[in-house]
Amino acid sequence: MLDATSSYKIMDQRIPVDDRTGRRIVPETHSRADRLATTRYGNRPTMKDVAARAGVGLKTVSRVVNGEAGVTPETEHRVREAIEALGFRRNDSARVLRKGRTASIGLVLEDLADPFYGPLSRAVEEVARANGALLINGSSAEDPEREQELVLALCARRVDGLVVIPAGDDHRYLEPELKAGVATVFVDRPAGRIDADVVLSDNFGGARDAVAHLIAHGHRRIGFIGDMPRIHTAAERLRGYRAAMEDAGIEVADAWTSLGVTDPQRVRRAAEEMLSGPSPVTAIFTGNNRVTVTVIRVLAEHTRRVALVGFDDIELADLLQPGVTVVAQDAATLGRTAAERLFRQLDGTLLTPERIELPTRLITRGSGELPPAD
Amino acid sequence: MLDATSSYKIMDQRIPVDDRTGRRIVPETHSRADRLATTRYGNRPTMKDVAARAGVGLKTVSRVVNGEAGVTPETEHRVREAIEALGFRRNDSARVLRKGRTASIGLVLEDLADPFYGPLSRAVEEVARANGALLINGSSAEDPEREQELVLALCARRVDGLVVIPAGDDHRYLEPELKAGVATVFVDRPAGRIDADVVLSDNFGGARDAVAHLIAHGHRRIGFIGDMPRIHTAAERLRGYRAAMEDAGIEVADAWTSLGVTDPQRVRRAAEEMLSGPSPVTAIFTGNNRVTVTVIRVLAEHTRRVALVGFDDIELADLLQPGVTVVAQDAATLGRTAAERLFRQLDGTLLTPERIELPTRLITRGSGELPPAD
DNA sequence: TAGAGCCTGGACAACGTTGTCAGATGCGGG
DNA sequence: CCCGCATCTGACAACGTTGTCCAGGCTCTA
Repeated sequence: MLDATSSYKIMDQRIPVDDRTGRRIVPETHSRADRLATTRYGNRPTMKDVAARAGVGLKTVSRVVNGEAGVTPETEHRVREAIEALGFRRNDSARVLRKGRTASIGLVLEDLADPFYGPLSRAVEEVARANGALLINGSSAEDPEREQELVLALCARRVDGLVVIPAGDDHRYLEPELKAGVATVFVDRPAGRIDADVVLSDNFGGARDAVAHLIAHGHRRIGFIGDMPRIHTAAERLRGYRAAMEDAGIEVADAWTSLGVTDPQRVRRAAEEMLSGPSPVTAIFTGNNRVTVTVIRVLAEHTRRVALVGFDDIELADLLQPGVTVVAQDAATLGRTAAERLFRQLDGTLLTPERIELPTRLITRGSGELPPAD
Repeated sequence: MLDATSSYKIMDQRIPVDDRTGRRIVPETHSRADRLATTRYGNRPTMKDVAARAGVGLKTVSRVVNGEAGVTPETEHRVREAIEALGFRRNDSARVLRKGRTASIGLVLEDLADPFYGPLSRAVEEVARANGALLINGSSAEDPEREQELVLALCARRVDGLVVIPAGDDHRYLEPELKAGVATVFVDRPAGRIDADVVLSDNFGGARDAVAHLIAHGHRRIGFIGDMPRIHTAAERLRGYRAAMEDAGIEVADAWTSLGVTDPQRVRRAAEEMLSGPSPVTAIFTGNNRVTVTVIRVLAEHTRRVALVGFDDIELADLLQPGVTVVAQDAATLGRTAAERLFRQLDGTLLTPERIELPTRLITRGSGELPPAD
């Protein structure tokens, strides 16, 4: 019975959609209630069903499905018909169990919605796709515990590899996984207490260049608003800021640096404070794209011209008045490099963990070239 | 031997990190060559190994791992020690095979890097997380074949559900999957030739409002630059544009609409054409965020003031001169609603496919309120 | 002290696939 | 006509987990 009603072709689209007469054979839709009533989860057709219907052995179906040699065209045809008729789809879970590889990689980042991670994710996805793998991804929300939880869940799924933008600084929990052969690459920030591939931007150099740029334009009282120094990138950028100041022989006043603020409200207040008081800053260096955006808003409300250089590029930065000078990192290259290394690990081509540092680029657009408004 | 060197605690972090004496027991790092030499993929410890080491039966280990009742505290302790010592991690592939549910859902969208999809993905992820599921996602790059390929790959992994932003317009290939109980929700664009849940923005209404807004400010020659009408959202927005024009009794000149252009180069040319010639437009309605950004660039180069309303909000739109008036859709709500419906389908709470349309919001910031520069 | 009942633990099958290996079939040549 | 060989096919075990079911030991009560 089921055979009779489900014998239409599905997978190859050769359905003769005759709007006048075809209806009985090919119902356009099924109500969900129908579906649930007729099929409980798990009674999908299996290779066994296909084999029975085609009148062949189990292994023959497997051969057809996997394009292995040794099947007569005629037999293959019968099998394919059965597959189409039943709507069979290979169960990759079972396949994985048998074969050992899942053809999927995990990507753990901080926040899927952050524009910085969009291009990075896509780059990782593209490389994965080129290598026939799917991408499973999740956000840690900057929480080390959640990062670990996520990573271990991915390992339980037996992803072949992991691209991790770490939130925590101790990754020894990954030791058993690394030993078991899970390829792993850390991106954007280094791994903690573990020897693994790392792909980073030159946060220190980029920050130092940015601040040096401001100094070259005559600024001496330069503020820095950045994330918690617990985060490696934030710490490096802070270090770059300090290095540039020290190189110029400028002593940094406490009031000029604000660390760990991250929500717009507090960034706003931090900026306001730097801009007021007895010796207000004449320029601000912002530690990431979110901070930059907020500070742009604050500065827009001020009449006094304050110079600004931001870490990370932001869209439309060139159209603002003045254009926003930034230190841009190449998120796509970061992701692509990491993913490529991952697959080279899986190839066995890559044996020694390395630390790769990608250069940043100072893009001058106006805001960083404003003279001090003393 | 192996036992002796690997008996440190891993999973519960209770490692006595004694920097002076602890080193011999807990090696900080292993070279990857070591790992590959000693362990080929697949020889991870299994429950059987854990059982053998703890001197208990297989099922007892399973009970401990899954927190089932019926295990003496003392036995449980022995099992946990064995788990930690071996670095055992349950293989979810095997689990899935047995249980039938994978606790993962698939998200197919157009482009992970598009800022519109960032908040949407995150919303889906959050709901998934709240329901204990992982998110597998991929980009279709607006290619129907690739969409299908991706969706079917996800089905082969036996995801419990799918959130799809469709690229194609025929989804009958999903029939067997729906019958098999794969929960499915389409977002942003409707499903084709199949009866399924759909969550959309009110593209028609939003576009009509946008254009009516321009008309209310005195414009009559209004241009529209949008995506291929093959894409549902683009078609709806075009329809909204035309409806508003018709309501105002304005006949739309051919030269005013440009469809299917998508790369910056061609959008730029299309905009230039509208702005020149005998009867240039005095306002432009742009059909999506990418087009809007390009058109902003073009307009910035022109001296004549041209009004602009864009579909989709863009970051920093308020800081440009003038601020960019947009029709904003709520990507996060779109994603959240879809994901929530998905899990309600899985619950069995939800039986009838529905089409949900979310309102859009006109945000006036200046560019849409410019008078015609006739 | 015996019996009933409960609690813990373990043997075994099953999930759907793939690898191994041996059996069946057909063909051509001696 | 039969044998050998090549080609095609299928039975079976295994992957690592969980559900079922039963055995054995314990406690408690009569």
